[in-house]
Amino acid sequence: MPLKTKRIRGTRDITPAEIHKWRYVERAALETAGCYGFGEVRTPIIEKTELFIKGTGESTDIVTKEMYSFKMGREDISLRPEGTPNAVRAALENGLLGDALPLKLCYIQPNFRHENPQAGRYRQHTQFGVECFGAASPSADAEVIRLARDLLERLGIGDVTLHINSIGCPQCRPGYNAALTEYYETRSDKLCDICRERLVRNPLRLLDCKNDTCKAIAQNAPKTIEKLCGDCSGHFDGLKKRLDAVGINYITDPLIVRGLDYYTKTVFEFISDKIGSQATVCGGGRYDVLIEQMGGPPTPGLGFGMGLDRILMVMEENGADFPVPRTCDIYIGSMGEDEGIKALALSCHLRREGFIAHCDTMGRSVKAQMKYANKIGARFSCIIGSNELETGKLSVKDMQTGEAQAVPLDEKALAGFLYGK
RNA sequence: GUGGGUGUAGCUCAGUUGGUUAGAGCGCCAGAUUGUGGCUCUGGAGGCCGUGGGUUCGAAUCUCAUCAUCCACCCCA
Repeated sequence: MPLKTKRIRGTRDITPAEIHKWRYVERAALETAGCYGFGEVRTPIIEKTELFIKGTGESTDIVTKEMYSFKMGREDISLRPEGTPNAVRAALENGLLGDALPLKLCYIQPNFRHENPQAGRYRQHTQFGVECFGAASPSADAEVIRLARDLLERLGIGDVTLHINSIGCPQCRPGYNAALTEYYETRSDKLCDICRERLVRNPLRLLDCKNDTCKAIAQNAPKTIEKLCGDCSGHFDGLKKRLDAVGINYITDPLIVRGLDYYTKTVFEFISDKIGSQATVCGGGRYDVLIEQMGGPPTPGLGFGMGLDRILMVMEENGADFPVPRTCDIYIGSMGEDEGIKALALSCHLRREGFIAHCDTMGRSVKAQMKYANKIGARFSCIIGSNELETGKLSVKDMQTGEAQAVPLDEKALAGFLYGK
């Protein structure tokens, strides 16, 4: 039957048949982050729009054309398009930076961006993110990257590639921008239309244009790492040394720049070759001026976002076997009204003991009940009929082997039987 | 926002140069088994052929529009 109201473009339902995959990944993420000392925060999905204008950056695509924004009374409100501004706001608002540093926060949450959906890109996507506030040392960068890698390996997708780069800081960025702009201005006649606009608006983005001629020009453009100040290049060298020390392979990729305004120094992406053109499975970097910019004390920070939708896609592609949770410990079938009531009471008792019990609520034939028990993957089954009520004995069948065993028709006896298995 | 592909049963898909009552497999329900699943066999339910216009004696089929979806650009996770 055709349904009038359908789900919104770019959103998805996760059905019971798939939910265990999400639970598995989410649990792995939180546990891995926990090992590194990251504590989970939960922040609202709605925030004041200005939070993202200030935090994410008013020139970013995310803020200028992808936010779900609306007005309630006098307030301008937006659905969260990404996690970092929320985390910073929550840390400041709850005085978390007043405690011992570094402050390590993590979260799993939906983000919303009004983009055109395609493979690996949704308007509501779920992101696992971590944020580390207060640590300026490249050791923190290495730790955060190692954390991401640990999780990816734990999930069986260690075959993704790490790309790293440094995009400098407010001290060295102007010099680099000037060099870059100069390089491109002499070649502007060969650039694509979009790039000619970038040249004025955001020269850094020129570097990852996908247009072939622009790509070729980008190859020889001045690299951010060639123009870093002493502090930044020292940081980048320190990071590489530490990545080696913690056993992480990486590609230094001068072309990764990232589209958020707040990044400084380290930026990185984990890229998969298995899921189409939206290949970045995890992206992040350092943002040493963001917290101060948002009204906090001068505090360095860094973090990453990991798109769980894409993670799941890569895992499926790799044929990952997700642990399947048990669905039914025992099916208690019945025939007749009194017998059905007995089956119901027994089932409810076993559930309170923590077992997964099913009984017939459809009034179906014994055969149909058994079929159902088989279908839902019941480990054991039994049928209560007039015989069983009279004799007080149940025949409990192991659905795997087909063997039956006599068990007293009694809640304690049945629970004891199941405990013994 | 821009391009291209695809819309037929719950799912995966057939459907001839336009021609009567639109099919298959899987799944679901029932029966063959009067009280026991898996295998097999039989039967059944389930379709505004995405939606709206147009061409035609006649449209799932041709055409236009629209919506949805997929892929790509862009951007990002």
